[in-house]
Amino acid sequence: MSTERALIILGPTATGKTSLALELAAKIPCEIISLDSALVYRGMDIGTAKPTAAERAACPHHLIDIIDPSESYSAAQFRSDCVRLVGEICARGRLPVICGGTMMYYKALSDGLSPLPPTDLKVRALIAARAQELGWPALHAELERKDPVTASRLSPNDRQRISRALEVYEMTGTPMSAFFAGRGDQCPFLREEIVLMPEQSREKLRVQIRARFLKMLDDGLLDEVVSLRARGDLSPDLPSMRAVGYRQCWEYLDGKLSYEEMTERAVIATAHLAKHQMTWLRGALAHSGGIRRVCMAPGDGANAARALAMARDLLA
RNA sequence: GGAGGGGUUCCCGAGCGGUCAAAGGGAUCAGACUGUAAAUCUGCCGGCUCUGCCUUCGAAGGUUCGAAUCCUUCCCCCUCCA
Repeated sequence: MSTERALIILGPTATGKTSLALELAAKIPCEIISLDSALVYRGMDIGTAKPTAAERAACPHHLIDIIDPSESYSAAQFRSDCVRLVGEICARGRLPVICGGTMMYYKALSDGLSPLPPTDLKVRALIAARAQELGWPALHAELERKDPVTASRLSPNDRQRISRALEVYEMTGTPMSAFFAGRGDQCPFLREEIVLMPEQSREKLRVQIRARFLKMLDDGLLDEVVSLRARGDLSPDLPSMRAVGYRQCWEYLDGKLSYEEMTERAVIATAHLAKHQMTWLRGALAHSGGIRRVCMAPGDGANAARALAMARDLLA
């Protein structure tokens, strides 16, 4: 058993995770590991609310700006990168603070992943081409023959999961459900968690989200997207360009949305993201699994002190 | 003032005599989630004493066994001609 320890800060978008982490960084020796599927992309700063250069200079940040928007990252890569970094940071005598809101990554870290083969883009492309021709329900029927267990829990419209299940089968000849028999290792280090859970009304959250998005536009989000498009090698179906805000800006620049529609849809998409994160969080909160987990209300003045106490505890 | 078009459930929008509490989309709310996850998908979505009943399709009348759908008048809205 490792004696490595980390502090994890979770919460929906726009709840102050980053600032809480930075408050810790000001007081104790720590390094921040981003738990975020969008911050990994270089050149996507404004729309992802990436920590500023000044903030990043105040304390080492990891897993930010690690890949190009033409590439993709994954929960599995996150898990292995994160575990490696925790080891390195602990070896330096510092506290790893894992901070972010991509709950799927969190789950991969916390519960482990079954030993599935990594994605093969070529196989995926072939499946997508077939779907284009036959429609996803047809591929779902196909999956029913190859992996009935998985097919039975998927909607015939769930293209992403049908695609992955077929991909796994085609690459290994084994149904994905068979791989699920074994789940990989759980989190290999000790951790305590802080969950920032908004208690305010959704209506109020939406107002904040709207203000934040308008600010992003003010700060030049469209310019950022314009230059990403100008590269010529990016397309709107890449994971990076499907990110909240970027997708809507892209459609606006395509002339598919008016400025007002673009703004509205981006705000709604962000609210959906927050809701989705909260659903994950509620589920996580329901079973603590024996780890120390503290729920805090965003914006509570006492949060920093409580977080600091936890962090000191972990470092000791 | 004249000629048309239109007012449908939170929004957009189909329906144009019964099978309509009313297609479809959006929003809201809830949920799923194993290498794309800021993704992808699902359910609910007028009210109730809920295998039925009640109230809804601008308003009020009328025709009909039966109307969101037909007729009359009225109130709004848009386009065009003056």
